[in-house]
Amino acid sequence: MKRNNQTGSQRRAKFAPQSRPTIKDIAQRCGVHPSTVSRALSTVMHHLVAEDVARRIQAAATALGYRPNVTAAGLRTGRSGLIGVLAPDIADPSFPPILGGLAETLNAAGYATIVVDVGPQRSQRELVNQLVSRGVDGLVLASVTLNDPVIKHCIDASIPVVLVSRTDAGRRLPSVVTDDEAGIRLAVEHLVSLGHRRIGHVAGPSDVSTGVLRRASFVASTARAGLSARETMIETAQAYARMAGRLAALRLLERKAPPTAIIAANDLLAFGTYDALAARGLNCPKDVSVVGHNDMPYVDMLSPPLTSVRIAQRDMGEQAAQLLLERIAHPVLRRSHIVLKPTLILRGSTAAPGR
Amino acid sequence: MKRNNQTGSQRRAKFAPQSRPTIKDIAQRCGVHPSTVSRALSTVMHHLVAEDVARRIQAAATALGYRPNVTAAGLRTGRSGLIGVLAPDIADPSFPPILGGLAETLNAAGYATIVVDVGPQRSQRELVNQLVSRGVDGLVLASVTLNDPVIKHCIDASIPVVLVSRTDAGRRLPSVVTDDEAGIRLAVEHLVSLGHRRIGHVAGPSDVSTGVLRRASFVASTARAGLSARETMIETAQAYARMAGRLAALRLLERKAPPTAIIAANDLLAFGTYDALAARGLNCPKDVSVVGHNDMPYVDMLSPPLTSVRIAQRDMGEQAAQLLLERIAHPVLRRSHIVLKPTLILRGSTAAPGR
DNA sequence: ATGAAAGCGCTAACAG
DNA sequence: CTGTTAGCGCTTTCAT
Repeated sequence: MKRNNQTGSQRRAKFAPQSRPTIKDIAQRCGVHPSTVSRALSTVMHHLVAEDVARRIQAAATALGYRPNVTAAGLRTGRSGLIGVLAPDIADPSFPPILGGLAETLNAAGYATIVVDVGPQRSQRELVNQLVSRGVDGLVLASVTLNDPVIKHCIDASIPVVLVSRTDAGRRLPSVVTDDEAGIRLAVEHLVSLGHRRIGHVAGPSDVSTGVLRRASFVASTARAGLSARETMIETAQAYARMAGRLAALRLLERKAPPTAIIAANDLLAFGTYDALAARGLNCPKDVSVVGHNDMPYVDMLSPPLTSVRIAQRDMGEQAAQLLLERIAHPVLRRSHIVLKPTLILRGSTAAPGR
Repeated sequence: MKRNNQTGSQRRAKFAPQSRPTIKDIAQRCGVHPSTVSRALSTVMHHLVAEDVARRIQAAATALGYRPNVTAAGLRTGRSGLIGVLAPDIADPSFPPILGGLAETLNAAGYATIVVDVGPQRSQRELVNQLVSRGVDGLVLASVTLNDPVIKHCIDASIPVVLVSRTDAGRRLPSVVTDDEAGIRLAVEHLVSLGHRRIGHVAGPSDVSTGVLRRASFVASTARAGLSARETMIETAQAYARMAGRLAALRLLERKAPPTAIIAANDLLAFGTYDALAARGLNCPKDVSVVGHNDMPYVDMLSPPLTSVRIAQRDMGEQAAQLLLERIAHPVLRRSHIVLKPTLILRGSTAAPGR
C-alpha cells in the first residue's frame, strides 16, 4: 500500500516548492486536463463535470492523499481565507472566550485566524501591514485605542475590519462591544441599594473606550443615584493590569474619606484592588466592597468570590465574526455598532457598608 | 499628496486579486525590470544591484506604499512563513504563556503563527491537513495524546513538528516538556515533610503524557518516602477541567480513610478539589492540604492561595520554537527531548495535617 | 549589474 | 461537458 512518488518527484527539477501531489498529478493519472480536476474538486463548479469522471477524480485524489494548495488558489482568486486578529494581551483571561467565538464562526465559514499579540509598544500599523502582506481577507481589532492611527490606516487601505471589545472615538468602523454604560450603572445601583454612599472607581486607561465610557458612566450613575461629587472618587489605572489596579486602589484608600466600595473597570484591576486592601489590612467586603468587570473565568474562586459585571464575550466574538463576514461580502461602509447587554453577577465581594 | 492609482487599476481587467501596488508597478515607475526590483527589495539579493538604482527602487516602494505579497513569494519559494499551532484548549490559562514564548521567537524569525483550538472531539488529522493545505512550514502540537494517530500522520507527511507540553508514548518526535517526575516528587516531599502520610492524587487523563507520568511519579515518590500503598490513593479525572477535578476529589474524600493532602495533576483539577472540599465542608489547609501543578496566573489570589508546581511555560514555548526552527533548517530526524526543571511555589494551601 | 523567461499550483474566461 | 489559454505576484535560473 505504499504511495507512488514518481509523478511528484520528477517534476520540480530546479526548486522544490511542494512535494505533495498537485492537481496536475491527478489529471495525468486520470487522463484529463488539470482544469477538469479543478472543477471536479470544487464544490461550486462540480456540476460542470460528468458524474463518472468526477468520481474517478475524487478517487484518485484520495488515493494520492491530495490536499489542495490554498495558497496557490488564493493567489489566483485574490482571497486567502485568512483573518487577522489583533489582541491587546493574549494572557488576559477575558480574551480567550472572545477568540473562541471568533474562531468558531470564522472556521465554519472556511477562514483561519492569525492572532497577533500587540505588545506594549508595538506599532499596530506595522502589524496590520504584515498581515496585509500575508493577504488577510479581513481584520478583527480588539486592541484599538480611542484615536488610534491604525483606524485611518485600515480605512485608507480599505480592508474589511471589525472592532471588538473596544471602539474608536469617531465610531468610524463597525464594532461589537458591551454596554459599558449599563454595566457600571448596574454596579453603582447595586452598591447604592446596599447602602454605600462613598464609592470609588478604579478607572481603566483613558485612551481606550472602555476606560472612558465606564468612567463616564460611573460619574453619571452615581450622580443619578444622588451621590455628591465629594462622595465619589476616581483614580485611573495606567493599564488593565493587576499592579496598575493595586496602585490606583491604594490612592483611593489614602483619601481622607476613603470609599466603602470600589468599582474596578475590569477584573484584573479588581485583583489589584484586592491586593491593595490586603496591603492596608482591610477586609473585603466588611471594610470595603469590590465590584469587578468582565467576569473572567474562575473569579468565583477568589476570596471573597468577586462580584462582577458579566459581559457576553463569546457572543461578542461570534457577532464580530458575523459582521466581518458581511463586510467582506459587501464592502459598503455602512456603520453598524452592536452593543451587548451585560449582567451583574452577585458574589461575596459586596455587602452592606460595615461598622 | 494623493496616490496615483492608475497603474494599479489598469492592470487586472478580468479578476481583481490584488488592489495594492506590485513589484511590476514599481518596475514601471523606475524604468527597470521587475526582477531588478525583486532583487533590490530582497535583503539577500540586494548586493546584486547598483547602489543608486536600489535606492530609487526603495524610494518608489515606500512612496507607493508597496507591501510584498508573501503569498506569491511563498508559492514560488515553497515556504509560507506560517507555523501551525494546535492547542488543547485556548481557554486554559496555562496556555497563553507558552503561546507567548512561541510567538515571540517565531515572529523574530519571520514566521507568523496560526493557532487552532483542538475542540473536544475534533480530529487532529483533519486540522493538520487543513494547515498543510495552507502551506505551513512547521507545526507545534501542544495537544497530543500518548498514542495519537496524528504523530504517524505528521511523520509520514514529513512535516517539521515539535511537541510541547506533552509527548507521545514512543518519543518519536522532538519535544519540550516539564519534568513531570520531578514536579510531583517536589510536591510529595513537601507534604511528607509537613507530616502528611495519607496523600491522595487527582490524576490527569490517562491518555496524555502528563497524566500518566505525574501519576507514576506519585506512586514512585510516595513509595520512596516510605508511604504504603494503603496510605496513598489515586482517582483519575476524565479531563483537565475543574468539574472533572471536583468529581475525582469527591471520590478521594469518600474513602473510609480519606487523605489529609491532595496533589492535583494540574491547577484546574486543584480548583475542582477546592470545590469538593467546600462541598464537604472541609477546610483547606486545616483539614486537607492541596497542591496544584502549573502555577497558573493568579492562583495566588485563591482562598487559600494555591501551593503549586511552577513550570517554565514561556521558556517552554521559546525552546519549542527554537527546536522547530532547527528542524525546519535541518529536517534530519534527530530526536531531541528537552525537559525543563519545575519548582515548587509554597503558598497557603499546604500545612501540617490538622486535628 | 540587469533583462528575459520560466514557472510555483491553481482558477476562470473562452471555445468548442 | 471538457480542453486551451492565460495569468495571479513573485523568485530564480540563464544569459548577456
